[in-house]
Amino acid sequence: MTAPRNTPPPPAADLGKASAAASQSFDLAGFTAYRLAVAAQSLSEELARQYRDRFGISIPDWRVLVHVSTGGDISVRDIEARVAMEKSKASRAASRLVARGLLQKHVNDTDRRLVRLSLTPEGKALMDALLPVAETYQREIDARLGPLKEAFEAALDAVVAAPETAPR
Amino acid sequence: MTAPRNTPPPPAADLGKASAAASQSFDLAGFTAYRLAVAAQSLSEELARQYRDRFGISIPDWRVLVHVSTGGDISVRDIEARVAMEKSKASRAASRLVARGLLQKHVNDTDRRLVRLSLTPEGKALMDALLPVAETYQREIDARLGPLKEAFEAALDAVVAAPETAPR
DNA sequence: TTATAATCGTTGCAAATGCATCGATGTCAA
DNA sequence: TTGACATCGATGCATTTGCAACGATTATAA
Repeated sequence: MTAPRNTPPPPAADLGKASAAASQSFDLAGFTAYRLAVAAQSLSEELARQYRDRFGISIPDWRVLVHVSTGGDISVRDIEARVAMEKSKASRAASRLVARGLLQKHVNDTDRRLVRLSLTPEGKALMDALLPVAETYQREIDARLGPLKEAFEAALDAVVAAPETAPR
Repeated sequence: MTAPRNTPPPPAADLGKASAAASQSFDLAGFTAYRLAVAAQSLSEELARQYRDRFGISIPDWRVLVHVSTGGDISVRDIEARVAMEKSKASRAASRLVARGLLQKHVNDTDRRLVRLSLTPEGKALMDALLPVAETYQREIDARLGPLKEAFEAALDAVVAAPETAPR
């Protein structure tokens, strides 16, 4: 694996000229959505590997846990709203965590359609083990970013901001 | 276990002494991996929706198409190497595109393990329709970023660059 | 009130995904 | 040349995902 054979020289003797017009000019490396997706996957996988190997939880599990641990009583809908996370995904993650004894579900008495998610003592203990890992990882990222961090955060905000959010 | 009717409130009448220790202090909004993932998903979905609704292709399809259209003869392995894309994912995307008549597969005569992917005329025509959409979208992103773009690109490079991730 | 619509969380289902593995092919050392 | 090992692309399989329902509950209007 040490010698990943590089891209073979493009002979393209026969089918080269076929290339059309626009099909040539696009550079994926300069495509921000693509670069962002690759970077996000890279970072998420680094952390997910640790969470999975050491604690047996997935990224959706982790997101639900963090939301619940920081937000107190939270509904599935709250998670859906705050994260870019499908409600069925959030629902299933919550159910998994309940099955593992890390989370509890209660009915919201004010609105009985809602659930109230909260950590069990086991869930709290897991978070106490998990959070230092996340914090260490965040420091690692900060080190990689260095002085670029501030601009990076601002750029993330800018890029997500809806385009035609009606400038009103 | 089809009946998820679980009303599992064990004893534990109520949460009792709720608040724990570290479980409180973590702020997901300041977690770069998370913010990056949300931003990436947001951007990808914006574009994916257009590609899906207007052309019926998915993000993996799109990535394969772009690689093939810009790189000439490309193997599945090339795609896997250049993108953060599982080889089975790339393989299946390529097969889908072949089935739709957008791509062709040939055997590489130099190394018969490799395939050579190339666009069919229909594939080229599709790319000619697709690329302007991508380019317009990129300009939209550039507009959102404004002067932050340069730092953003640098930050993406910095954040992905593995520090000294012991190649295992 | 009663009827209608909206919202919440769950789930059925098909498609997509990741992983391990396979057969075919290629490489390299002895 | 031979035999052991590596690599490529495809695929079987179990899990995950997204979407569209659904039942239960609440909100709104007549």
